[in-house]
Amino acid sequence: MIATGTGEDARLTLRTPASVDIFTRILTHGPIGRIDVGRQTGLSQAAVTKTVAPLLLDGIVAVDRPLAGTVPAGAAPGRPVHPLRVVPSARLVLGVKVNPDEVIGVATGMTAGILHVVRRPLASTSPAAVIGAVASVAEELGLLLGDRASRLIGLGVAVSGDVDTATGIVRDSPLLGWRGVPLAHPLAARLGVPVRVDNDVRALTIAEHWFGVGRDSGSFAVVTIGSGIGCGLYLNDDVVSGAHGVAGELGHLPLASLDAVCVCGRRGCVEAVASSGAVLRAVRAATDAPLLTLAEAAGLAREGVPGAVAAFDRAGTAIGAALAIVANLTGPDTVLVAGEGMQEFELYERTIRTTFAAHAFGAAADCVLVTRAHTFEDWARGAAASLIRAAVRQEF
Amino acid sequence: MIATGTGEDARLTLRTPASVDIFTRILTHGPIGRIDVGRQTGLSQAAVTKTVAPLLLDGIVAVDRPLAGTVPAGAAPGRPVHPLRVVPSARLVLGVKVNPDEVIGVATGMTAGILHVVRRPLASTSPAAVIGAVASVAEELGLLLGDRASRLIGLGVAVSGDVDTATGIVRDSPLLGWRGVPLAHPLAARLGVPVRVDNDVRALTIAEHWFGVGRDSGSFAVVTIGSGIGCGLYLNDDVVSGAHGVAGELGHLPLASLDAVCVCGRRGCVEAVASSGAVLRAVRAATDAPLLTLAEAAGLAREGVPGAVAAFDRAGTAIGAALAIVANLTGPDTVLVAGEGMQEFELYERTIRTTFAAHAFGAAADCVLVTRAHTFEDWARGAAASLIRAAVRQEF
DNA sequence: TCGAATTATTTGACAGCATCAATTATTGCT
DNA sequence: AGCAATAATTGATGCTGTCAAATAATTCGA
Repeated sequence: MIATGTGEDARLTLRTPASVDIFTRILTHGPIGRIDVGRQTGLSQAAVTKTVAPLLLDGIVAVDRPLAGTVPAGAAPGRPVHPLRVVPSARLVLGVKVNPDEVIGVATGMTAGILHVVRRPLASTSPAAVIGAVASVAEELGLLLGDRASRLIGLGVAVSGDVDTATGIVRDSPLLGWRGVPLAHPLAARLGVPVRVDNDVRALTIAEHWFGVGRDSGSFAVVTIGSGIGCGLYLNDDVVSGAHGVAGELGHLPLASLDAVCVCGRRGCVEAVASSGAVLRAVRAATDAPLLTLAEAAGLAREGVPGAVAAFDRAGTAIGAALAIVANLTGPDTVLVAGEGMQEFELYERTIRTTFAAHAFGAAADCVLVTRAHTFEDWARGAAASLIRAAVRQEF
Repeated sequence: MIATGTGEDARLTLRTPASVDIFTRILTHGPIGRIDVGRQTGLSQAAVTKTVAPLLLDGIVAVDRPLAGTVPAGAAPGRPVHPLRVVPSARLVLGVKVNPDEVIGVATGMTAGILHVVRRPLASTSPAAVIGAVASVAEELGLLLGDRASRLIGLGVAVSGDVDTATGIVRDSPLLGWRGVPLAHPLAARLGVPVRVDNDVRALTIAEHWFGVGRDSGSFAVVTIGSGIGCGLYLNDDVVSGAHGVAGELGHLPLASLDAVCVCGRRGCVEAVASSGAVLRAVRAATDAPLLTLAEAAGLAREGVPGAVAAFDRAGTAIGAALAIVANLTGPDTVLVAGEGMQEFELYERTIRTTFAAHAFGAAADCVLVTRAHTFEDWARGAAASLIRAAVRQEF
């Protein structure tokens, strides 16, 4: 149990679809005036006023001081906007990312801003061990929150693989060696808060769409480059889950002229060339240097060591081709290329953009590529975002 | 002008989103009882009764004779279901597909069943010539319909390329050599009915999702194999249009170990190996036979001529890989592989399935592949389906 | 300093729509 | 014929979003 007290009044109540839309708009696009909320949701101003009233009472939405006079010259006359925004600390959320060797948890507010971080190494990936670690991380975060834990609305858990968010069961996770492991129920029973389990890339995509670069995009993709390579899609204003729980498998597509054999046993996979491990191996092989980290390999490439430069170029080419596939097939307006803990994007970026441009067809070439380094905590933040979205959409 | 009479009462009026859902359910899944409609739309039975009442009066929905007694043994007791269905002939629709050398038009009912077909060769692809040909085909179809033309709800036009359906402007169509050609307005002005212009593959995808194999799928893809190779996506119960008007570009992805140079100048494109033209060229080159048609090339392959067999196998491999990309990335439960006028699927099919299985990752392998031959008229039927969908969804 | 113009927000009457629960309809089985 | 079971209808009810008018808060000019 985390929330020893009531915890009941932490629930978000947004009865109608319209109020969900209104609240979502304020959450993701606030501070914002009521008229703009109405325009952007297709509802009347009156509906906004009436929906927001109880939320103001609850304290989850606040009105900023009208910014009169602050806009100095040539400002339009008239009553100034009373900007609405969601109060981040009005509700709290936990997000936990499960890695094979470690569990990382964060506590965040309503806008997925990180308040606390707790990490715990994992000796085994057995369901019992993982559930224990996740629960203990959550409980520690609960202690860190103190009194505020009564405002907790739930726990999001991000796991790699095929996850059924509706039942909270991990159907298949090759990375953890799991098949059909129920995760949400045992955790919810132990912690006493709603638990949502989601695929890690999907969760990250939700975070970026609601709180990151995808905020104004109705058609958005996230490509993650790390030890594996994945892809999350947000199309038609909804996250793509795949009929069988998985979508966005990008690392093992049969791509052009990639000769390296992948861990999956096939040739031509992007992961076999562009995953952090693959780049590291390629640089090691080409330079005979006893490298330990990717940062060291990047150092060699920056110095211009040919083998290292070639390895990064090959990776960039593969990534660029993969991005072109995503853009051509799904037509997003924005693609975020994110790598965990990577400061090495400048080494890839030119190659990525060149290859992408060479393979993007027609209007797909108009797609904006955004590259960004990620921290490990961002995955846990994604888990929190997935729970926030579920809570806002009244899915539990 | 097609509808010389009123034509006004041909409009579909479905005031609320709920009634749109109810009507759509009856249209795509009828004959169906009221209770099932309620269950499947998440609405109450009462809502179904009340929504359907005016539609019965209008005549666009009919009640089949209750099938009492027809279910002989062990049938559940109780009042029998009064199955609802949409009356196909209650409204009529025109669909026209624009090819570079020909315009094909069909007249259909509400369920996109083809009533008449009109073809007209095209001497030029200039906008004026195409608009003239489309209009004349539509007018001829109007004459074929006679009195019934007053029940016409509109004209759908399917064009290859980047189409803005909201404005009816063809933004970019390499095949026709068009850029920014307004198509809907001039046609609507001349014909006096609503006109909807859509991308051809997208239109076909709508037809298959509403009236074909995708009916029970919320996550569905269509891959078209013909002179070009395309892909349409229906995810999260909505057709994917792409932020810039195009999605589903599949023919020019950089795929593994395809050496042939494509018309687009790149290597590795599926189209360079698997389009009907590419197969034909490959068989010609390998056998020195003076082949004219793909059917003749298929004949050689069936006889076991090595070069011909190899060409079809290479095409099947490329198609299978392309399907795996679609399945891995978007996770549909069903993919329809459709080729225009092709009876040669048996030659590819084994290779397609083998390659697909080899590259489909995890749950994506559960995706059901359906292969089917297409006629040229099916494209025009797709155009009609796109208009039907727009009309039902009250988009004009 | 005042008032006109302008824009934002609130208010209350109103209408539409879906639900609920009770009623009616129609069958199979005994 | 009567009972059990399922389907469809009906009318009262309540909620919710819209509309149009009123109110609020500002800038600008006289």
